[in-house]
Amino acid sequence: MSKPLTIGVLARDSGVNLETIRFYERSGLMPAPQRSPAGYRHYQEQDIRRLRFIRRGRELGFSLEEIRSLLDLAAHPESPCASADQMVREHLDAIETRIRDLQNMRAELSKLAGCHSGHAEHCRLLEALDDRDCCH
Amino acid sequence: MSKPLTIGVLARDSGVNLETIRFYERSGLMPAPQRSPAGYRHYQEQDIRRLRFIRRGRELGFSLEEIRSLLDLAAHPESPCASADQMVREHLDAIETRIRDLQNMRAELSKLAGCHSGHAEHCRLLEALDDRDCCH
DNA sequence: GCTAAACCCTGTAGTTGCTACGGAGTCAAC
DNA sequence: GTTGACTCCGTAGCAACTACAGGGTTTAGC
Repeated sequence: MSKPLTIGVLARDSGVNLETIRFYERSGLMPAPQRSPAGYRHYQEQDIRRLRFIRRGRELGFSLEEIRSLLDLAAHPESPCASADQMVREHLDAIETRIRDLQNMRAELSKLAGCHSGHAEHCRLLEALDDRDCCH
Repeated sequence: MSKPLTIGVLARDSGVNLETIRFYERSGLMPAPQRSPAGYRHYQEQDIRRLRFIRRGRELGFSLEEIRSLLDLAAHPESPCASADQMVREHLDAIETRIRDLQNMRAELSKLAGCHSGHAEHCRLLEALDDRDCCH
């Protein structure tokens, strides 16, 4: 009998924090696993796969709600994949917007870096925050 | 006697949500203003300036804690501005890291967009989430 | 003078995605 | 038999808001 796949092992194998796994279970993203007589969670191989699926989705920036939908889709091979594709596109749009926002921030901040006025009185950053009407 | 500067007016003038202003007061970022006999908040000109300072700081991506420090700095014109400058630099670093992360995400997602397999069974996105060891 | 709309008050709870804690039970090794 | 590593549960915390509920106040129109 091989060692049971306890939550600690699953955490190490999947690269997901142990408390996060319990959180996913509470959120309904991970199914409630079998329990040992003492109440310890015992997982199956497919749970590792599911958890990795979730982790990869997170790495790609999907929300837990989106991942929930993707898991549903993946569970039904005959379902149309148009909605997955649409999620990817919407996500790409959101990421591009976010990148542009951050690039604008970076441009603004670059102007303000390297202030050597010595005193806050003439600090470029503080003046920028104090005086201007708008940042962009 | 000009109209009192109530929270609603301040919200419109500063572009900050009314509930957010109250939240800033609770957090100690905005001072508790004077009250009318009925308990209504009455603000001064300097409160608009302070609130705009906060808003601009947020637009530049500073946390409320950082803004708190910047406000402290701005309140003491004789204090050295080195720490403001350091905050700007650290912030720039964080933004650049974030941009790179998002660009990586975008590259990964682009590969997965435009899936026309029709069914989830062969959807590129779902396969990517299911099969691969790592996303980058 | 009355009423309805628009404003304001407080306090609390919800959001997202975790993470951390306390206080307890369990299991394996020495 | 006792240490140490592991697990359990429930709750609370983080950031930065946002959204109620359930009241009081002010103002504009009739």
